[in-house]
This record gives sequence, C-alpha cells and structure tokens, in this order.
Amino acid sequence: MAVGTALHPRSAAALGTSLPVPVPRRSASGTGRRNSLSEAAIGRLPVYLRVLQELDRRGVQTVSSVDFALAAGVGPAMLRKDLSSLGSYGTRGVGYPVGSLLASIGPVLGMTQDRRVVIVGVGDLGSALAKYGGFGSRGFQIVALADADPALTGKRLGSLAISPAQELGRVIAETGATIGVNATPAAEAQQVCDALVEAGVTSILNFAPVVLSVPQHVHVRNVDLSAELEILAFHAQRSRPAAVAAEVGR
Amino acid sequence: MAVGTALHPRSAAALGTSLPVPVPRRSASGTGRRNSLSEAAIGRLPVYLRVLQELDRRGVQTVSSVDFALAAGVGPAMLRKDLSSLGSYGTRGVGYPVGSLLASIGPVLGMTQDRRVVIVGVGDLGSALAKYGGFGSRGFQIVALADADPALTGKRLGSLAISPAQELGRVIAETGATIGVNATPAAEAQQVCDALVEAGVTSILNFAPVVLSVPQHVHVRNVDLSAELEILAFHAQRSRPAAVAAEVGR
DNA sequence: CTCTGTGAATATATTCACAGCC
DNA sequence: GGCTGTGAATATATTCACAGAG
Repeated sequence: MAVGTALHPRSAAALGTSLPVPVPRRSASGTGRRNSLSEAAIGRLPVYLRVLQELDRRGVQTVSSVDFALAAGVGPAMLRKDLSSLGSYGTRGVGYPVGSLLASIGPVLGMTQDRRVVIVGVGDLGSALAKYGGFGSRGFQIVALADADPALTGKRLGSLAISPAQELGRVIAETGATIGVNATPAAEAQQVCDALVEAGVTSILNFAPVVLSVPQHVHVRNVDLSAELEILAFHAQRSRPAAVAAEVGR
Repeated sequence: MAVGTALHPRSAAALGTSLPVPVPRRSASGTGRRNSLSEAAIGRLPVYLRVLQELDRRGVQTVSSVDFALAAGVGPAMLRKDLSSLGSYGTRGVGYPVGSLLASIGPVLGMTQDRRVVIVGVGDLGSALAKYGGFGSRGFQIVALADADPALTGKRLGSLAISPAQELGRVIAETGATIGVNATPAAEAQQVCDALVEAGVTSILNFAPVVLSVPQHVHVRNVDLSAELEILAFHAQRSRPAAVAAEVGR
C-alpha cells in the first residue's frame, strides 16, 4: 500500500494560489450579478480594484478598457469580459466610470463587510504580516495573534497581545475573526488549521508548505514562497536548454 | 484620453502567481522531456517535489498515483498526466518509484543549479524572508540584501550586510545572484525592478502590489497578500448571498 | 468614429475511461 | 488484479471580431 494513512482523514485538500485544483465547483448559486465570474476572473478582481483606486486617487473619472487593461497587466478583451460579467457599468464610446466601478467592485470583494483577521504563528513571517500595513490599508483588520510557543504568549506586538494557540477558540469567539492566517511551521499547520475550523473560521490563508485538509465549506489559499522560487527557477532554466539536459540525462 | 501615460513605457506587464495573464507564450522550445508541461502543471511540480521528499524521508519506496495525488491535493488522473509529460517513470501495476522521481523532478525545478537570491527591501517582510529557513532547506541561498533606506544600509542581518539599493548592480555582479526578491513598498517597486533587470536578473519574485513592467525575457511572479485575502473574502461572501445583494443593489 | 458588450472561435486544463503492461 | 499512460471528452479561460450604443 505504500503511502499508508494518507496525510489526513478528511476530504481532498484545497490548494490555493490559483494553482487550479479539482475544486468540486460550487454550482452557480450566489451573488453573481450577470453571469457569474469565473474563478480566474475572481483572481483578477483585486488587481482591478487596486488600479481603480489608483486612478481615482489621481482624479481620473473615466477609463477605457485599453488603458485600464494596460495598467492591470491583462488584455483589453479579457478586462471587458470580466467587468461585463460583473454587471458592467461601461458606456460605449466613452469607457468605464472609475467611481461607480469602484463602488461596485469593492463590495463584491467584501470591502464593506467586517474583515477581521487572526494570525496564528508569530515567528518571523507572522510578525512581519502583523506589522504589514498593506492589510489595513485594504480594509482588513488584524484583531488577534496566537502562537503555540509559551515563550511568546503574553508578549505584545504593536497593540495586540499574543494568545496561546490552545485558546484559539476563545480568542476567535471574543474578537469575531472570520479569516485565519496560518503562519506556523509545516509540522503544526494541520493542527492549527483544525483549530481554526473548529472555531468557525471558514477562510484560511496558509503559508505553511503543506496540503491542508479541510471540510468542503472552508476556503484555503496557499502562499508557498519556496514554490514560487522553484517555478521561477524552472522557467529560468528553460531559457538555457543545454544546462539541464546533461543533468537529467545522467 | 483618461489614463494618460499608462504606468510604464515598456511592454505589457507580467502578472504572476499564476493568475493567467496574456503571456506571449514562449513557443515550445526547451528542456521538456516528453510533451512539454503545461503552465498549470509547472505550478504543481513544487508540490509534487515536496510530497516526494516527505515520502522519501519516511522510507516509502513506491507510491501509487492515487496515494500520491491524495497527498498532493490533486486528482490521480491529473497527477499521472503531469508525471507522464515529464517523461514518466512509473511502472504499471506497481506505481511510481519515489527515489527516481525525486531525481527527475529535482533538476527540472533547478535544484541542481546555482540558485542565489538577492532580497531588495529589508523592511518587516524582507527581513522575515531573509530569516525564513524554508528557502535554504529547498536549495535557495540568500546571498545579498539591499535597501534604499540609508538608516539600514551597513547593518547586518544574520551573516549578511545590507547594501545600498543604489549599488544593486555591483552587489549582484559580485554575488552572482540570479533571482531577485522585491520586498519594497509599492512606490519603489518598479524602480527596483528596473535595477534588477539592468543588473541581469531574469527571475523576480515581487511582493509589491503593483503590476511591474519588464522586458519579455524576464520572469515575474507576484505574491499579493492583500489580494489573497480579498479573494477569500469574495468566496466567504458568496456563501451568504443576502448580505451583499443589499450592498450592491444600493 | 470610438469604445463597450458579447457570441463565436480558439486555446488550455482537467477528467474520463480504457487499453496495455506488470 | 492493480495500476500506469494516454486519447477522447469535457470544462474553463482567453482572444477575436464585430454589432450596436453613444
């Protein structure tokens, strides 16, 4: 039988970062305005939002799909299709109204909701994330920190105290966090993930290089930094065919 | 004209993190053993590699596509297809030999090459990355740090001194770094990116939430942490349709 | 005439399902 | 019998190209 008790007893795991995994595809229910957004389009919305905010800040009122697309790093046709499936607010012959679009896309990405985040694992990465201003500036509020290491619990980081990981349930209940960031080492990641799920968190951003098992209703996105570098390394190497042929053929 | 001089004069920009962008598709030259790997498959290789290393560590010698796929969080058919396009080392009726597969996939991801990394931007995130053990354990060596802030330059972080960002060219030439990690704030990111490219770096991992412009031969992958949270927020919200309908319809 | 919205065409990716080998 | 390798079928995503609104 080889692999033995495969990593965990639950369902198949979610692999995030848009590495397309056989997600069972939640059939088109939901909020989708016109025809629901494709998964790929959803991944582009945050970029669109950022570009719109930048345009707005510069006082731009209207933008064509060509200029918008250029700034977002996509093709104009795709951008139009994405916006169109959002319900489309463009005017033919003119372009898209920056303000209205912002007001439409923002809520779609939950900007108007409560978005409280708990970070578990306050090592180097966890504390960097806790201090990172980018979350706050985009409407996410870090409301709690937790770590399994007793040496850290009780300490403060900015305005937040670090709670013991064992008390995750209570901390989440008290703070109302709905998003969990898992910045623990690989060995603890599944356990922490389980605790988050147990406490009712349904969105998890996972930095640990492991495939987490979660129930279907929980969304996991993985950020695997080493994997990113490996993918870059792969491409770098394709540019110099000879180098590897020797290695692999050996 | 609206957007005006769109963000940068160079070519269209690369959006990484596998958000599939209209990459001009480098036509199938290169190292690919059998029929070349799809971009999606390439993104899964690091996961496969990690699983194989774990199996190897546990002393597992052979693994079936079903068990392997389960551990990697993908479907067995996809895993077989991916491995098959790598040149396939499986044995029918038996499974895949862990050791040989490792020896095959490793080099494909550049594990046997020199993989020297320079980190630019030694703020919270940059220093967390510099201290992160995960890179080293997967064969990446951080050989240089740089920052534009004069208050930081000259300081040390672990065994490395922080160089002034202005000297990136020299630092890269001296250390032979081929991969650049851009952990600078959004406002500086394009400038740093330009400097990296100028210095001959052709692989960039970008954490700044901006669309970088680079020449065609340079590969960029973006890790946008806020975007990840926004995508989670989007999905979380789809689970509660009513909440947003009110917001958007307003 | 410009620029959006969108069906149709194409390109990619994933899954099925089964032939063929161990 | 069990399991891989892979063509064919399906599902997703992207791009084209043009009708039609302003």
